[in-house]
Amino acid sequence: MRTRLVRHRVAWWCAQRRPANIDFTDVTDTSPAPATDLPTAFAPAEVERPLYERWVQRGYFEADDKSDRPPYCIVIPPPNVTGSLHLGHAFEHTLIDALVRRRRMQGYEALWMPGMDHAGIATQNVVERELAREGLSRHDLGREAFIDRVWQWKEQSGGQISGQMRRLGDSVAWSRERFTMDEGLSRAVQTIFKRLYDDGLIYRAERIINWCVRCHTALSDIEVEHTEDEGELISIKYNDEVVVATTRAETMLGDTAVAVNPDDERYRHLVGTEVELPLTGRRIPVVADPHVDPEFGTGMVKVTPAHDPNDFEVGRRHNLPALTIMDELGVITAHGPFQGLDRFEARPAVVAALREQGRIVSEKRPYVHSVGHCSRCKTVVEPRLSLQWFVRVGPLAKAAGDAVRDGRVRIHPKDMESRWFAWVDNMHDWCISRQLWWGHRIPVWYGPNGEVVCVGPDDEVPSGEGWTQDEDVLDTWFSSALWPFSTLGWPERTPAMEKFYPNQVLVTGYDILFFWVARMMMFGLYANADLGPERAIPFSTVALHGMVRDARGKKMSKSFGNVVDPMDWMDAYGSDALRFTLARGANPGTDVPIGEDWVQASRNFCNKLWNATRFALLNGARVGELPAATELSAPDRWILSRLHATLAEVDGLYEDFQFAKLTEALYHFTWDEFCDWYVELAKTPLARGGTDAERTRLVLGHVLDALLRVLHPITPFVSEALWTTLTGQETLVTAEWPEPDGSRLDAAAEATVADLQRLVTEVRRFRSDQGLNPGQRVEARLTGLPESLAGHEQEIRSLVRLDAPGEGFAPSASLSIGGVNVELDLSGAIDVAAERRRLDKDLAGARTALAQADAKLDNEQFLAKAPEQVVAKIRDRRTAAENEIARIEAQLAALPSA
RNA sequence: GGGCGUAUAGCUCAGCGGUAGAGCACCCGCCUUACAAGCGGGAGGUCACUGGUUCGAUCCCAGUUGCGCCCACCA
Repeated sequence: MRTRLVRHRVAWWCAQRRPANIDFTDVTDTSPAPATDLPTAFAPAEVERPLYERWVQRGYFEADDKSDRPPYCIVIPPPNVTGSLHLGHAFEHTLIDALVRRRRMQGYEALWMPGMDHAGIATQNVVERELAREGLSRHDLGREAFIDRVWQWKEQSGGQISGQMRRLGDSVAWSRERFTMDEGLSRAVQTIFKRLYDDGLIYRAERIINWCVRCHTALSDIEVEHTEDEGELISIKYNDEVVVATTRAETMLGDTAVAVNPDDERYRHLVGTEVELPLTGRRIPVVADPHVDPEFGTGMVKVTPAHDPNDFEVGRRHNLPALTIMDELGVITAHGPFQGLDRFEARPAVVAALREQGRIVSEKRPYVHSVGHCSRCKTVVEPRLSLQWFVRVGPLAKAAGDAVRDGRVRIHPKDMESRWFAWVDNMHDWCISRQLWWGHRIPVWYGPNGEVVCVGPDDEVPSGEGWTQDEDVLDTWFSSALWPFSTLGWPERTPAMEKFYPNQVLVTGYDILFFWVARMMMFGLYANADLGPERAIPFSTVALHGMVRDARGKKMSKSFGNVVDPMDWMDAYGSDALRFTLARGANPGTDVPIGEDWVQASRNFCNKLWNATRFALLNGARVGELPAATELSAPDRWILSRLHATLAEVDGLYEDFQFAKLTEALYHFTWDEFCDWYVELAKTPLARGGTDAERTRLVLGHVLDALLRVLHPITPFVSEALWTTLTGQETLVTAEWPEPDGSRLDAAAEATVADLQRLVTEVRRFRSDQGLNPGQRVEARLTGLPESLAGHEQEIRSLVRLDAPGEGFAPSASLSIGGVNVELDLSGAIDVAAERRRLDKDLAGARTALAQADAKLDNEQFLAKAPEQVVAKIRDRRTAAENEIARIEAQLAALPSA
């Protein structure tokens, strides 16, 4: 039903539609030939692609290392080459692009450094999955062939990603594009590895690390996601006195001690004795260790040094052997009946065996505890003893904390700083070796006996007899940590380094503050220490944004089925609409809900802008010298005042990355002020012709010129298309940013237009209440116009379709608005009841306001303690309420009796 | 277990010690010399709850409840 109605309406409208080319010659006597080649609706698809290609061809996005302009450099958070960009990327790119485009317009040497991340484990997993579909594993191919295969994947994924970036309009310097596995970046990785190693900040050690039995590799602490999972806490009786509890029963096969708290009176006599470990026949000691909490469970803990980080420490303190009972796949290796079982098969098997011996004292009870999962594949992580490479983060993390503490680096929004300090000040050493194939091979060579013989960049390594390179690769974040300077040529002192390091801003999601930002800070400060503390920082500001969510605020996820491909929305509504929507939702550091409706609304905005410009061009708007303020009308001065106030507001908001607010301010100015009022007001002087029309054309041109400039960072395509048409100039990309001009602010004009708006709105409301169609002309007499509005009677009449009184004018209704009397000839009875209802309601409201104001002004404490400004404000409010009451009463009095 | 955040219109969110705001959705009217992707006019909120501070609290403070997030080597 509804659909049918809509369709009907559209068909009806199309049939009625008048031709696009309107002949204005009869009303615009002195206008130049109007540019009428803009279609009536904005068609993004036709505009965007050619514009982007032209921008790239002309090199507008490239940056010059040697220019005198101040630098403004943002490095792209390199997208993983695991597929394609999602809405979150589109969001991030919109923000970065807006910042960079604005600075470019402001005359900075602006560089948005593009590139991608090899994303070791993520990409390897993707390609392994592909292989699995062909029934192959990476081992079937072998290391070399597998890596070739990943490179093929990288080419494909990378191509797709850069295509998407072009669609988005990203103004990146393509000639500088980098990849984390480029030769130069690999060299940077090897160089810093060597330096850290030589400084004792990288070491190799046997430790308990997080092991993913599916990805087959070690993980760092932050690559583990903890979830509250339901498990079973089981109490096992070793003998009459010794009872321990565990959620991982299978690990008891590797126990090498039982621990109690040294202060625990109950068990003091047991310390130093041995108990028999069930199922194994091994005898293990009872040790005293402060790690044990006497309050928890029985106050006795089983100690499995090879499979639990705490137990490992206990074992170290008591010289206990570490018995590994599980292999890299999570399969039990301990001799006996459990050998060959997966860890999750072994667990119930062990419990069953224990129960058979009557060793289970408390039956399994549900127990919710925190379980670590691999952030890549969600497999439960297994703590595992193994030999790995680590970064000793102590001094590096301290430096990263200090840089923020002493203000060299600003984190925005500021409340994210507490998170920063909490993490940076409590960081554990970083496990950087990964048992993967895709990534930077660890630049360490071992001699025949496994001793380290050489560390360093490939090309500096002398070949030695029987030397072999470490098989493992580095954590992918190790190379990302160098991104702000490896992309600029580090370790060479390149002109690009000189010009663009430190970067001005880093824009990224708060979710990778630790993964990436902290590591960039650590390595940036370390690698560039020679530049001095002020210049060693990788960037002076970190601007954190939130996550894109669906229209209901839910996280987007494949399993939930609410993931949106940004390409779909760009196809449907255009890149500008998507960008505008994303910017409009971007409150600093908070998540951004986005729904298709909102993109539609942004598309409508772009179309509004398009049509406003089209109107201006049809009426001969042009950019030229504005007449002096004294030559301008009040509406002219008003819109210029509003324009420059908006420009100033936007500038201020950019400094704080307040994209949502600045976008909102632009939306409001464009639509509610410029289109709804100024354009409508302009029709009168344009129709009048002569100098009035000429003046109006210049104001229209001036406002649009500035408006399109200031919108360009957010909506580059539509603004470029319109602005080049308006001005005849080459491009907006490198045009000047519109500076706010304080001398254009004009309180008097703003007050005049506010009066005019109030008058117009009131008349419109009357007309609407009386059921008059908006287009229907009515004769009316206006009297008592204040001086400021006296010259604008024609505009007012035009806005509310009031004709001058003609022959036989017989007013049947009269309005009194702010001293202005409007007598209308409705040529018929008016709906007195409807009007009275409306006026009564308004009157009640006004009386309430008056009473409230009076109550305040009667309150002595209020008068004594409230600031003067507030009191004055209440007095004004009181006066306004009084005037309002007078106005309504006058109208009520003028109402004919029913 | 520790820390942080949040609660405002049907939805998503701004805001703020001095009469509650936006977008979308909704209702009424409409081709009105740019735009029906539009125009005009409306309706809609005890600003989570309870106390406190204040002349005045949606805003500040404390507590309660709900939701969300981050960190954590609780067997």
